[in-house]
Amino acid sequence: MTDAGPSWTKERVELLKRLWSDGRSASQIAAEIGGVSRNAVIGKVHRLGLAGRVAKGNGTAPAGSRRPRTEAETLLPVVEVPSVIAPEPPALAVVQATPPVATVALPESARVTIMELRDFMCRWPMGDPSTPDFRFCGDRAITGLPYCAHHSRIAYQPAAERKRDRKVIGFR
DNA sequence: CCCTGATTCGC
DNA sequence: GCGAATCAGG
Repeated sequence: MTDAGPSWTKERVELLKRLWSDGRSASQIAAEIGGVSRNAVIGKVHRLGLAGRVAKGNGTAPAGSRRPRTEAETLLPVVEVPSVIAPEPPALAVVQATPPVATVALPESARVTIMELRDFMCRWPMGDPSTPDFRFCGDRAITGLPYCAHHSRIAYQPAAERKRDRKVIGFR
């Protein structure tokens, strides 16, 4: 049949709904449905009032959404940090200004956010700096060094020690 | 530069 | 209602 105009038939709309709620991106859906552009998909999604989905199971990230974040939504939830014993500051620790840092809230993993990081804490980065779960090691740093004993060994390993770690791979 | 969704506006 | 063009952002 000469169906030059694909348009949004019942089937296509349902497929669209299914895929969209399934978390597929507009471009993926467009490719799957065929005959429509991602803009067409997005446009339809809005007309159907489906915008602002929640799911994003697969590698589809809802990147670059407008900015639906209202002030209320943006308010940080007050998180109760289980107060763990703070690492003991080195000899010449905080001498002034800083109010009595009696209790420094630390995650059990001993990892800290940049806000929780103190002078005497290990600054070894852990995780992806571009993600919210980025942390610093936070263990007690060796006095005079930015890292704890463990990470200092990694950071300052002598050249002689490093070279033997070489592996013979990808060589043919 | 790749990608994402959101919005606009002529059709 | 439709969707290309454009916008805004990761």
